[in-house]
Amino acid sequence: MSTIEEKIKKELIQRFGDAYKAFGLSKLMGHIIALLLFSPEPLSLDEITKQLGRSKGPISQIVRRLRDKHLIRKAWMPNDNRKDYYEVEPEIFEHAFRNNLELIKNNTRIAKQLKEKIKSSKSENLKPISQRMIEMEKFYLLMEDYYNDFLLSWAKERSKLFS
Amino acid sequence: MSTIEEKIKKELIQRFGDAYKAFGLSKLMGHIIALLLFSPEPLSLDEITKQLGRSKGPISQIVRRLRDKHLIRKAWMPNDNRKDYYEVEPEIFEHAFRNNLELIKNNTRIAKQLKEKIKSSKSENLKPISQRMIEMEKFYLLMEDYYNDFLLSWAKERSKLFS
DNA sequence: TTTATCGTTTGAAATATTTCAAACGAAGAT
DNA sequence: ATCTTCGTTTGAAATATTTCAAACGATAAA
Repeated sequence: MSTIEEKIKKELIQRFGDAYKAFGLSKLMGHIIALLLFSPEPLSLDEITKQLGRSKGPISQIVRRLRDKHLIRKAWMPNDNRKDYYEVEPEIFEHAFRNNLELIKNNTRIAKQLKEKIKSSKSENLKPISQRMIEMEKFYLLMEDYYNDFLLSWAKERSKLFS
Repeated sequence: MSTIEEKIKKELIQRFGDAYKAFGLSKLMGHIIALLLFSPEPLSLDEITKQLGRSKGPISQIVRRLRDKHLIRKAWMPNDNRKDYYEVEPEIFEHAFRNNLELIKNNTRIAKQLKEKIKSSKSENLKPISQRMIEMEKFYLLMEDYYNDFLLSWAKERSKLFS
């Protein structure tokens, strides 16, 4: 690999690590995603391990979590029946977005549940916070709408991109 | 405070702590926000300290960060010139959302910058990742649009709510 | 069947983060 | 002017998280 390519790879790994951390995820997650994005071919656990200079333990665990989040998937490799090979999901950004949507839905849930509990408590003192919970629920419900609209819109945009 | 009110306060604090952590922020941040949301009156640092059972150090630091993020603000208290009193920003949810928008913008920036670097490297090997960066930039640019539309829409919805 | 290699699990070590207690400077109260 | 009390800062202690190395079970290769 040329020096310039090497440099770009390093920067990609670095920036994705920071970005993932900023979203409250493991930095190593970002590193693995970046590495797989960069690689034209799927990579085995050993290759990821070697390229990132980490040991097998954490790589194995984080790869599982990335799979659970639908950000990467196993790739079938005809030449090698032993190792598992991984690649990024084709719709990785959409999946990342959907994971975020789950957090939003959780906020909606919190607001709704607290709102109900306050209501059934019939306490006058809780009037202000009740008002806040109503506002919060409305906010995140509207947000869910926009998230869903975005997904529809992106599906169109993306299909244009790949035609 | 009645038992039921106490219980609701505790639950609010608990859930907000978890939610903040899920977004990659400090759990204590969520606790303070919940406490201030719950309280009809602004609270002093000492009161926050006492109610959350923590010492002054971390409370002071986190309160500063919350202020930087525009999630809380100082409230003027005519009876007490000594202490600082805090309350949640009236538009706290919108501000939290804007903080998130900054993360999105950062993702757009990453994609754009890497895209440019790959382009100027003129490397054929980097074609696939270049394609990915183009897709990524489009994705997050579209997302920015939706975020901005949402803000406009929420402004309307909120003004309806408070009329 | 035996051997070798894979991915996972696990307990310990290293690291990062959170929390506290004490010290400090600033500013209102006396 | 002196005394309190406030919020902040800071270094150490406690806690949480990340990371590693070794052991293990499973499965392909010999």
